[in-house]
Amino acid sequence: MSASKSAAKARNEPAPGHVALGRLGDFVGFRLRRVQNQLSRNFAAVTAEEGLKSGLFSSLAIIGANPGLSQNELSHEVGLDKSVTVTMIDEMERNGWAERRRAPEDRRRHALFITEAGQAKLDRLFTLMEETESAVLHQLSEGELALLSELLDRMYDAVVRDEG
Amino acid sequence: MSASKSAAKARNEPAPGHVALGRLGDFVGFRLRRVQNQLSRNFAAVTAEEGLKSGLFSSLAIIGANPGLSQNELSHEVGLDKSVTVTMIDEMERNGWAERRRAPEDRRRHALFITEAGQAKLDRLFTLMEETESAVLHQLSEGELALLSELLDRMYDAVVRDEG
DNA sequence: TATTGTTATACTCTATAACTATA
DNA sequence: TATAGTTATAGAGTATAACAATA
Repeated sequence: MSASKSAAKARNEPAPGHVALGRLGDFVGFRLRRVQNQLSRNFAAVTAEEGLKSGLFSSLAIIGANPGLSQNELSHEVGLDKSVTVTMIDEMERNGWAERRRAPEDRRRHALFITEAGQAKLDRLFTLMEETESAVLHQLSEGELALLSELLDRMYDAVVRDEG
Repeated sequence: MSASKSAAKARNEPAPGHVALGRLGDFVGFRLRRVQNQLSRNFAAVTAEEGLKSGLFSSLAIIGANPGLSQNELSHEVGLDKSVTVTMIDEMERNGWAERRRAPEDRRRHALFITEAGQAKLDRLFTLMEETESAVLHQLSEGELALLSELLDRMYDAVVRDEG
């Protein structure tokens, strides 16, 4: 051990790269956050290369899985304000990935649809996302991954129900 | 069923779970994100009531667990830019929760320490966080919680190692 | 009168770059 | 020359409020 490290230890300073978590380590929210922060940064890097802003990917995926969805429904599902959704759909239409169609049964609503180009884009993004996640998921067995998903779903149901 | 949910139903909003996820549901990153988003909103609501900005809580906890930590080390640990850390420490000092002390062995560095008032604040915050998490954690057995933490740690180690 | 979508706006969070003082 | 911290600033991301069209 070096002299400076000994000095640091004597002062009760943390060794570089070995920062203590203390009670913070008892919280699952903390663990969740740091994993998710790193993952979302990797995701953001990938999606930025593909020329789209964060959040657009999951919105496009939701539209693709729910043709005719309204902007309000999309906003609620992805957890964004409706004004943010407007900007995002604008960008999708500009790129030709999705389109608004005035709903005949309620002309206030815009029914959202993914285009062929949007579906192709989405397929490519899904592949990129799989590659991005694979580094992390290789740490987990298939059973562990399934269990993890189940636990996260149970937690999500609880936390969503909690806020109404 | 809560009153707000009934109101949502009356307004013809989609019931939770009515919107299909499609391939998005195959990604653990998506599940991670939606749980974490909800949790962090609940956390933010609690911490706002306590008069502190998001991110300050975990930074104060890290300082408390690592007396003498430098601002650079803290920045790296919580994943924020050093300029953001400056603003946060400013706020902590303004509230008397932490203090900077010029490090004698390297006068460029500021060694960070939590104050007595800061520790009292932190203890109160930990209690509030436990209450906030409890609604979610009641869904999980003790064994499941331990397993979840272990899986998340393995994922975090992998994703951190991945980026260097 | 209420709701969907739109626009304008402001506020928060974060990143970048230039600067200082120390090494 | 390099590093720790500071400052100023700009860019995302998000939320709020007022508005038009429709119910």
